[in-house]
Amino acid sequence: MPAARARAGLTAERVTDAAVAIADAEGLDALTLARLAGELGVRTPSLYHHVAGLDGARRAVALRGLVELGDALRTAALGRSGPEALRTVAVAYRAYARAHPGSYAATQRSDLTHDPDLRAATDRVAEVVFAVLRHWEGDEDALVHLVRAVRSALHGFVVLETGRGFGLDAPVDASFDGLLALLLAGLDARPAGRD
Amino acid sequence: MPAARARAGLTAERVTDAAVAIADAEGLDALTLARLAGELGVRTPSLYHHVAGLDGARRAVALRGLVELGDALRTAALGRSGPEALRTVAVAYRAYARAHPGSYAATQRSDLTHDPDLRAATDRVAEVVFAVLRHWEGDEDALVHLVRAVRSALHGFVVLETGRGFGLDAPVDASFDGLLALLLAGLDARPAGRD
DNA sequence: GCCGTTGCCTAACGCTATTAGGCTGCGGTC
DNA sequence: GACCGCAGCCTAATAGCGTTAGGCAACGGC
Repeated sequence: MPAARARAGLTAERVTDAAVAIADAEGLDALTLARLAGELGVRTPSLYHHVAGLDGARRAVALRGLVELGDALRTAALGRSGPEALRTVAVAYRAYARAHPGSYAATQRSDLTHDPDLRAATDRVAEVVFAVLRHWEGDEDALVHLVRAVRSALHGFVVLETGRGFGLDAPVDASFDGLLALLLAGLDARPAGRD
Repeated sequence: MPAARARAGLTAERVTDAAVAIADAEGLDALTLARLAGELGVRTPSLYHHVAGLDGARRAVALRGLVELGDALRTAALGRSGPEALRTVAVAYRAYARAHPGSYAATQRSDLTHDPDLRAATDRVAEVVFAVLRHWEGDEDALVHLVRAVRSALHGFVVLETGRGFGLDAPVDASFDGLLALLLAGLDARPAGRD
């Protein structure tokens, strides 16, 4: 046994890397401590020195996902505003979910009420949507509802898409364009439109 | 031991009843065979005579959920059309998901490609949305995209709502009204609007 | 009143996560 | 340059899950 007792040199970051890779490649349900340990060439209990059990691993995936999603949305929104900004941000949102389905699922499952890091990362994501939609709604109280509506639409779409929820085989790209067109048309011509 | 070997008188329907009750009360993840058996006063393996394991139990919950959801939407759409129909159907959709969160979650998770019953029940649900949205879009190919957009918005909203995804404590009812207003405004003033 | 079918049981297996406790290699200290 | 403490990985053990195999007993049709 050459490397029977050798150190694997794990770190919290390397464990998270592997966890993200598994979740994105095989789905969040496939992220298991046994699977993770096998991937890292280590026994299951050894993981507990780097992450707080299975929940900790999922939380790490969720946190990284939120940070990356936030970065992607911020980049997409750079130098744009109004309809163009909404369109690019929405496209980036969907692109991230498609590229990282497991991470995206993790961001939704974990309850962030008791974790300041997760909460901060979530706020950073929300901030982008708030900023983009302020173009249509100046009142902050009303803006919350607008953000929830747009977020619902985007989230629902990517959940259905990544979960094979769209039964018919009509092109999904066209459906996403249709969703964006619907949202943009609705934003421009809302009943209580103010500007 | 009075009832040590007595028969519990289970049927597939009674097992499904209990499964639905657990899933709706404690979440779909709480639906476990051990929990289900305990609820029915029976040992775990006994369930296999009535449902095909855990997957079978989940499938049963999903099927009932889809049927009930379809019925609720059909009832809501009765005698209405256009904006009024969309509004009532959407309200019924959300009401069902709130009243039966576990069943609703089950309808989304199970992959219905290999199950004709599930597929039929899904089609019955979709049929309602198709019928309602035909008021705005006559072309059947384009209609698919519209259905997907509206379904995404509704699904996303109830997923976020039932999963405590809305962080801020702004009233959720108002957000739902806002979503409906946005969708209705978008439908009436779409870029490629025909009528 | 008998008998086969059906329903429920116990036993066992393999898979999870998790905790406790031991060994060992690495890095800072004298 | 030797030592020693800490940290990383291990084995062992426990408890929970789902699933399959095989036995026994109660019910319904003849």
